[in-house]
Amino acid sequence: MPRAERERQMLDAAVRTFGQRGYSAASMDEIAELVGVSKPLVYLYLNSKEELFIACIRRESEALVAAVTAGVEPGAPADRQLWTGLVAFFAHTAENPDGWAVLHRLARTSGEPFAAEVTKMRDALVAYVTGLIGATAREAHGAPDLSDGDVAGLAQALVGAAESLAAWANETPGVSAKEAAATLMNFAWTGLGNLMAGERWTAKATAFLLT
Amino acid sequence: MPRAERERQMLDAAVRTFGQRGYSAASMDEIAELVGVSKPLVYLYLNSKEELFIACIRRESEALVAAVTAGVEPGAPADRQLWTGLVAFFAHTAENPDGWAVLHRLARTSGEPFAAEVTKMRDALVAYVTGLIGATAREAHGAPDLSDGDVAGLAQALVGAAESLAAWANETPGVSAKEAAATLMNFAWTGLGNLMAGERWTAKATAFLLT
Amino acid sequence: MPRAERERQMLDAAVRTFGQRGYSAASMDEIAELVGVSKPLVYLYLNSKEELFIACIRRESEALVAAVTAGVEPGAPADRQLWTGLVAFFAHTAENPDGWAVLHRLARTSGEPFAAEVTKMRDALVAYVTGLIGATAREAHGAPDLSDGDVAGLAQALVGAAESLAAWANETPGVSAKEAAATLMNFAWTGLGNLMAGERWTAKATAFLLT
Amino acid sequence: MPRAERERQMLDAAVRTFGQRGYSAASMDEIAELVGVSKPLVYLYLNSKEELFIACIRRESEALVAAVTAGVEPGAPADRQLWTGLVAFFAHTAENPDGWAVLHRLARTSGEPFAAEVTKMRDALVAYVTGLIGATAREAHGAPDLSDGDVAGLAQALVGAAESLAAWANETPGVSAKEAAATLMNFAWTGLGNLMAGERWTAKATAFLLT
DNA sequence: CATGAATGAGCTTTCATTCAT
DNA sequence: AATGAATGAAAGCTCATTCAT
Repeated sequence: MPRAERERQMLDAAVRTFGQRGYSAASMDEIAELVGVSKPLVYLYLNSKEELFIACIRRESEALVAAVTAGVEPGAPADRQLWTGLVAFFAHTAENPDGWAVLHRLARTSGEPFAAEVTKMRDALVAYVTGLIGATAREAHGAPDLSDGDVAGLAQALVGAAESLAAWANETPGVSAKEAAATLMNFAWTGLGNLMAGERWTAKATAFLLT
Repeated sequence: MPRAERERQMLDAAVRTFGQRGYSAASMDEIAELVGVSKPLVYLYLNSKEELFIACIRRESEALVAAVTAGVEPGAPADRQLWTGLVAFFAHTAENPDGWAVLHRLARTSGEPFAAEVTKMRDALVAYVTGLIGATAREAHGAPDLSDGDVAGLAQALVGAAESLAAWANETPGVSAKEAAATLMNFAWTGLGNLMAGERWTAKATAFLLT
Repeated sequence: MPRAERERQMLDAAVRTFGQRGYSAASMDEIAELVGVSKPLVYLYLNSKEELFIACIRRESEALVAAVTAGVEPGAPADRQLWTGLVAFFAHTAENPDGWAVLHRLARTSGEPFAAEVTKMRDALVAYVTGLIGATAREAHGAPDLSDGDVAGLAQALVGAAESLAAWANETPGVSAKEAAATLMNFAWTGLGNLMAGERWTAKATAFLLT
Repeated sequence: MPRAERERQMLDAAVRTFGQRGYSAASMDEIAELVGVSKPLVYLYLNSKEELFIACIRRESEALVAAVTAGVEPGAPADRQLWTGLVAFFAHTAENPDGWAVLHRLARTSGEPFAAEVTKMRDALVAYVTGLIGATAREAHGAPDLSDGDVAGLAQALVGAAESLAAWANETPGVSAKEAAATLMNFAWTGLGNLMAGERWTAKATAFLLT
């Protein structure tokens, strides 16, 4: 069997094992057995547990970014881009729960080298969303005075919320990718829209609700 | 040194070690050394790594619920209760990052017995928030037709967003508890408010933004 | 509670625990807990696991010898003395299975110091039986030419058989002390009697059985 | 070194160590050191202390049964088969004192799973002896009315006596296999023969000896 | 008469990793 | 392209034993 194919199998097994057991609790034995090869071969190709895990992070990062990228329509309005991107994101994380676990749960909590690796991808997503929100804001009627920092913060929060929702959707049976995306848009975008329309919540801002 | 005090020290050390290393990677040796006692004493008092971890979860759960409970003003309007509760929540998680890591990151990913333990506390918080949102909705002018399921879903999403934001705030330097709470209110409540006013986002709902 | 009484309780618990778990597998913790006292008290009274075990051996040895001694009728014919002694022996071992386990199974297999201790008692029993068999032989009609060595060997074998039968009787439900003793007499004494009458088994000695 | 050979070495060392120290007191460290390998290799091949011990029991059981089986002459008269079988039995137990200790002393006293394992072999031996005694009885002149239960009991007792004698022979220097077998035949067979001839010992049955 | 607090040493077991082939 | 054989290091856990009170 050619090396590239074997490596793919190894990464598949590793993502599955890491995703289900966690980094420390996963064992090289189990991964090798899952592939059906001997441990030395895994070491020959991937060198160490650490490098194997990093390879997993990289592959899953690229796969996720590719899925989201493939999901957006280049020329569409910004909010439609966001919507389709979110659907693609939730669809991908739902189809690859172990890969998502590697990126979201494990990479950020298993030591610095791994966290750094996944932060790259996250930053790329945040930058992309920042661009979308900024564009929307600029295009908007009566564009509100959102600073660049505000926009960046919104993007961070939106990505954070999406990540959280992805984990939640994976844990909650019966939640489709579209529903997760709709929830986020329902929940966040209307708020975003109002924010962008210049509204801010204060202790009194919702008083009308209680009249 | 009396047993109760020692146990407290052990839980402190355990929360810190688990929070920073993860469940599997944390070693009983390290915890014992952090306390300044021998390992057998830790086993004498807490029985096993598993039970020690569960004791951590329980203590941190109770501390978090107590902090939030102490933060809300009983007689205040629902949205004010939510606001003060959120501030208390973010303040507590910011002051106890390792405790929060134990509850949020570790307990849910280190096997069933732990997940079950932390789910109890989460359910209590969700129920509490469900009550608040329901009350707000009922009191609201022109109360929208939110079903009980809608309210429960909103509460789930709000708690999930708060959890995600707490993790984000802990990772992001310079974000105070008040800012985190304000972000969530800005971000979610306005959306909530609109939802409760009967608005839903659709592909066309934000079209005006782009005019 | 007076010391003597406490020590008795400790030996009771120790015999039970050693008998059921074996010397190595028995733990001082379990023994102390069984008595309902703290471990230091056990050490204060019995000094160490080794000394505790030796104390068990001594007590059970004495109890066994006392039981057998109390069972024999001093003036009776030798074979009757043997019979009643055996009944007493089997009755005692059946009533004290853990004590018997300590003497028979454990003391001889848990290191030299213990084996030496139990050998004393065994030797006393063998000597007693040697005397009985020798007396019987001397008294016998047409006394056979049994050497002292022969007699000693027979006594060894008889004691060994009794010990083995005791273990077997303890493992086999529904075997009373009398039945065990009768089995041994049926099985051994007739052979002994014939031996003492000068008969020896050879390949041809039982040929008549096969005619 | 090939695995099969290593496993054999490990079982050799384990039988020796278990036989001399007992199950609990034996340490995997000592066994590994005796083989001249590291502990993990022992675990790789034999999985656990428990499985290692069971493997010892199985191997020694099979070896013992094989030795006895190889010792008997198929076509010979029943009592001659018994005689040669006993000689083989005592020769084997004398040459493998540790193996015999594993089967006789340890396996039956170190917990259920082990006892069950050795009981299988014992039952096979008892069944074999039952067959021999039954055959002898049936062939005998003026065959006595021994019930099947009687025969089974005699076989049990004979095997028990042989086991006890084997332990005794191993402890007593200068006792050859033939002498041990002769002792048992002297001691038991004459009794058996008489039993089968319908005689039973009673308090008066040996009175003539004392005249 | 009795114990709560504490530990050094050892146990079984697992794991990431390598070497010779 | 692949593996059988092997290990140093460390983990979770237990135990006999002691000291201060």
